[in-house]
Amino acid sequence: MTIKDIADRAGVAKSTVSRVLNNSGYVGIETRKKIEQVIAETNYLPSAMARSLSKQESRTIGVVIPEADNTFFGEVLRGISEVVDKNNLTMIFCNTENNQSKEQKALRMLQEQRVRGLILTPTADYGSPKEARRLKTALDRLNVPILLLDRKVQNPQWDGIYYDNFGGAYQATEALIQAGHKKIGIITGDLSQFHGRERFRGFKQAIYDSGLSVDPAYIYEGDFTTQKAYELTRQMIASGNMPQAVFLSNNLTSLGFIKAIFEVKMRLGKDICCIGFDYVDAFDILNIGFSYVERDTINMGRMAMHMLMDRIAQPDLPRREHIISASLMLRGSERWSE
Amino acid sequence: MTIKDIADRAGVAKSTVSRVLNNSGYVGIETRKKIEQVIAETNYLPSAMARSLSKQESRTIGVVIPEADNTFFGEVLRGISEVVDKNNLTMIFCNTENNQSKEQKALRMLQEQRVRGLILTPTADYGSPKEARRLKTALDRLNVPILLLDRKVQNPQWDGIYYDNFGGAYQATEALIQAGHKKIGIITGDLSQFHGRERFRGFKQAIYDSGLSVDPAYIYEGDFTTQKAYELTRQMIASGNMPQAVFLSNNLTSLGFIKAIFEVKMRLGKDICCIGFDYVDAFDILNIGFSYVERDTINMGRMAMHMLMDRIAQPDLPRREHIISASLMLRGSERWSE
DNA sequence: TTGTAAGCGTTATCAC
DNA sequence: GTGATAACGCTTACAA
Repeated sequence: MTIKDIADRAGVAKSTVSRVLNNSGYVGIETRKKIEQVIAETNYLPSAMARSLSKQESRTIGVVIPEADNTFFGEVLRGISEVVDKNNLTMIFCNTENNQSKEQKALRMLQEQRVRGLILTPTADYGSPKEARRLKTALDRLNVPILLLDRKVQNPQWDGIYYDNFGGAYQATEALIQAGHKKIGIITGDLSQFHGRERFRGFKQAIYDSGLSVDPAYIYEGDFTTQKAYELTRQMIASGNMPQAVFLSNNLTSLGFIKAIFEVKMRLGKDICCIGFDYVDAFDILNIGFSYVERDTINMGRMAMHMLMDRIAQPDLPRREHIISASLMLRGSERWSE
Repeated sequence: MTIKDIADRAGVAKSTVSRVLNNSGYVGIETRKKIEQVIAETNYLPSAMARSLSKQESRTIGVVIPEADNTFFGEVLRGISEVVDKNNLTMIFCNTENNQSKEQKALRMLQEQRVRGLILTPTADYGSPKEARRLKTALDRLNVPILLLDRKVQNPQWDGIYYDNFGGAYQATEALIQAGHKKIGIITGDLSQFHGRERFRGFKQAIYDSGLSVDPAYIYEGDFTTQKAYELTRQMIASGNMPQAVFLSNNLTSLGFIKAIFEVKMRLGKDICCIGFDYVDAFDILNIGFSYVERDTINMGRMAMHMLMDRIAQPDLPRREHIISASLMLRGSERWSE
């Protein structure tokens, strides 16, 4: 079924059909009726490809994510998707599995598809200048509006939406201090990643600002995985020099920490206190009163898409960054229970 | 940048450039060199739209999923995505949020995009003939190879890949029987959904086959949510007539069950036994020896994509259904601990 | 109010 | 070996 077929069956020219399809220009009431009838009968839908080619504009946006099987990105994806189809756009999805060459390949593909814009969470930290340059080159070639999501690169020239990692960690740490703790520790995330560093920085700043000082003995360098956090917590216990309270740098870190703590029958709020970054559904369900820094992930996806659309509509806007502030959910694990 | 620009810069005709792009037909060694050089210099990439239009074939496949923020589908998505880009295809992604009208809209969009094939998990059970007909109509219109994933509809005419829900539940229940339990209960899933019914059926069959009989008092009709499972378990406890062991119909059901059990300080393997359907990462981490029916989800995505590609390559193949058998992970919760 | 025809960026079929 | 040229399915001046 093509527009030509419709035109023939309705006994008119292609251009007339096109006019009713696009509600553009004048079409006689009778002709319109006839054409609409034929379209309905045949279930004709115009080819988006042909349309884009002719109009020289695409209604497709690319979404490149590093971990499709991570709940965080699943929720972001849901938010993006919601706005995408509210605006009758089409989403091309790529999962890079945190692999730079897959990322490069995805970007080439999106260029071939002539996407209208792109939401991207880069594969890893582009800390090294060489890698950063490589990404920049690929994105410049793409030459469309781009929005960075959740992971910042050095001196980005693109719009971005991020969580306030510094602020979230700062608030959490501050809450621990206000709860009266003096010996406060941290299991950091991967410090080669931007948000890992930011959270660590927030932690330290809160300590300094309170007049306490950061004790190196209480700093455990993790990597955002459950396993590593578990091992570090065991070391912490074995060291015989436990902090009173610990800041946990992400949800997986929280899991590893709790696992190790529970194994030796330590009790939250009795033997040790903590605050984590991000919600862990299981803790809630198991009635562990676990305090954490909360983020509204689905909404992050929605906002991301809106920012991208703004940029598409107004390419000359100054660069924008949106920092979503995190909020604290205190459920008890941050302080000694009476 | 278009093929024309490349042709001009290389001092040849478009058709010659096209030949080197596609490695088709003869091209003089010198001419080829020159053209390749221009392409490299300009970072030219041909338009996929124009290409598809001209070739009359698309390299795009549609993926329609009901819950992007559900880990299960996140993992499936990862598997699909892996095969998609190994084959240089493009994936258009839609999230229906279990909403039939969003699903219909997504299918129309995919038709406009002239996708080459489609992987679909329908929004809900199309139990009612009217709804089933509506889906069939939309899919027939699409007129491309289709693969149903995880959720079966009545008398499907399409290929499908599903888990062996019946078998998984059967095995789990059998394990409870072999552990010596006589009073065996179930919290079912949503029985209006196919897999809910299948799991229930597997449970009942295992009981019959063992010579026991299903006691209606031990059948709790849930809906696959944590909340409902929690409430039912509380009822179960309050009833004063607890079964010895319970089969839990999905991961959320397991969470609700465990929450209720733990609240009243019942101990797994001491006061009550159980087996769940699907892994719950938190249980593992908290060292609850939780037994469950395991599924390899990422691989399901990979297999789905392979089946779709087979179908695209050979449209006349007889209809195929792939049932992935589940396996049992016994970690202790299924039997009384010594 | 409608039809004709050129053009969007490719590929494919011819001649040369 | 290479270059015109006609598709592919649509939109959009412009003419009628």
